[in-house]
Amino acid sequence: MPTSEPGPEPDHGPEPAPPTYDKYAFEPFAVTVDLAVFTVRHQELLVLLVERGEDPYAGRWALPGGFVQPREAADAAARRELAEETGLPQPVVEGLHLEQLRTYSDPDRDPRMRVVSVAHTALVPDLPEPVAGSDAAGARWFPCAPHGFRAPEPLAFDHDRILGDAYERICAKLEYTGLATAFCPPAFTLGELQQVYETVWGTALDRPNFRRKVLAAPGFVEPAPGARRRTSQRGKPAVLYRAGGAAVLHPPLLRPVAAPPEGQDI
Amino acid sequence: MPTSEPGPEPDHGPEPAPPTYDKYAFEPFAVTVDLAVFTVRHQELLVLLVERGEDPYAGRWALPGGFVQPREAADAAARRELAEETGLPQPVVEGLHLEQLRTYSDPDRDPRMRVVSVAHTALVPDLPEPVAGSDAAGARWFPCAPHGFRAPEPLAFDHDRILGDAYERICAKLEYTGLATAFCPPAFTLGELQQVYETVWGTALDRPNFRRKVLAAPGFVEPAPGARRRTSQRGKPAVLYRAGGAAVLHPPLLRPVAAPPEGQDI
DNA sequence: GCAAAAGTGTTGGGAGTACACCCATGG
DNA sequence: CCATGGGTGTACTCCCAACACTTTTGC
Repeated sequence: MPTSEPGPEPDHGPEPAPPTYDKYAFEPFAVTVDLAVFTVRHQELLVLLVERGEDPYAGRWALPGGFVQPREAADAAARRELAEETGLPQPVVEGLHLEQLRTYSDPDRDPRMRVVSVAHTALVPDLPEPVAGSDAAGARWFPCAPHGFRAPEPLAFDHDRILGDAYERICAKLEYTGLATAFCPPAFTLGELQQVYETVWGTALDRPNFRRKVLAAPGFVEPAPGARRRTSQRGKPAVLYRAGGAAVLHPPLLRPVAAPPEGQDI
Repeated sequence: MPTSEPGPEPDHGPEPAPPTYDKYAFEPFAVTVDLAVFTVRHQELLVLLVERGEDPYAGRWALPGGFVQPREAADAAARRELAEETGLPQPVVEGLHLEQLRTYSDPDRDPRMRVVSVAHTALVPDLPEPVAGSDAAGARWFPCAPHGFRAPEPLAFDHDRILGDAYERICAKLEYTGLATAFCPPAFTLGELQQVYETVWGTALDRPNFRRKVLAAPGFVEPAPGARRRTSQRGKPAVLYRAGGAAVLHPPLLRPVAAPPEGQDI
């Protein structure tokens, strides 16, 4: 019961805390954001990485990210960093899908000092490759699925783990949210939407059934004004849709079962 | 492209950063953990709150929590705080279900200084009320569901929001994980398990179907050694089970649909 | 015997899958 | 007229919600 915390009690202080606290009395924490930015292009799921020019892990690739500023919330910092590192105009970035993943707080995750990082995932439609040229030495999209992650080396810091968690999360979220529309342009065809699912999950889906399920989920997509559009050179032009307002899908679009579930009996 | 971050680049530094960084050059961040600890007792979902004795929000109730120490990961800090505030012995706490919820980083969430809090949820079986007496002025279980949250005042800081997020999360996680067993003692009956679901969700479930679904999900529960046990005074004693090893349920136990889904068309 | 809780059986409707089939367009 | 992608229809299967029924205990 004697709390081993020294000093200030900024958030919770049931015990008789010292009447004054010194913010600078302790080893400071730094707080950063890291971003796993995904896009889908040419039937591949890509993730944005930047090449480090600085000492720890110099020359290695890493997730983009940076410091949370003194009067900035983590999600605002993530949005700002995303704008800076992709070169996208601010208004575009404001509308993008951005979501907190989780926080990584291992004391030794950065060799220089104590850095707690709030990781986020961002989903963007196929961008006109403006990526490099921000303040990163190098910046590139790397294939991530369905043919496996293909980056030159292990990533800096614990970013391999963060990227793995992020990929797992978006795979799962495609099932029960309308997230997939974030990979598509403002108006898209159901064929394009299906390609997003097939690319991220790495599985083929039955087109008629996919179509029915998407249209059966209220608020997932709604008809978009404008003429039909052709996806490839051939074939019938498809009707355009835009993202609906629903956050969660009822009923969900479940992934086809590939391997038998991991029951540990036999 | 000119990064507006001043100074050190501990995690990501593509630009020509200063060759040395001063950890103390900036307004320091504090990192805390907050805990939403739930239990089920007498057909009620309860949440553990502590009464603040200190100045900001003095006298108000708050989620337990505290500082992350300089060489401690966030989940370790959460486990330590949980042990301290509940008075549970360390070995018991080590086995408890604890999970990161999300991180709250609004710059003004604490009036004194910049505090970033990594919130966690913890699920415990019905404890022998050892709660108060740790380092909290007051500590109590408050009803949270199914009859609504009934605490004396609004909670301190942004803890109302954290608690709401935590409740939503555990409701959802009961569907597709074996989480509900964390509310039960080591050996439990299927009737007790069903009561957990009914209490958290606030809905009645069909007993025969519940039983079948639980037993059909591989690794959810497995027979426990020991004699049958009586849940109440009357009725047939029930077979005992213990938690299986499965993390996710195949197939999931879906909540019965109460309200029509939130489609925004008509 | 009766009430209460555990456990088993049965059945009808609905959802999802796997197809076959037609439509529109470019070459 | 054929290849290609969009869109519709249909039948079969399996799951599952609903409810009846049996079993085991305390009083």
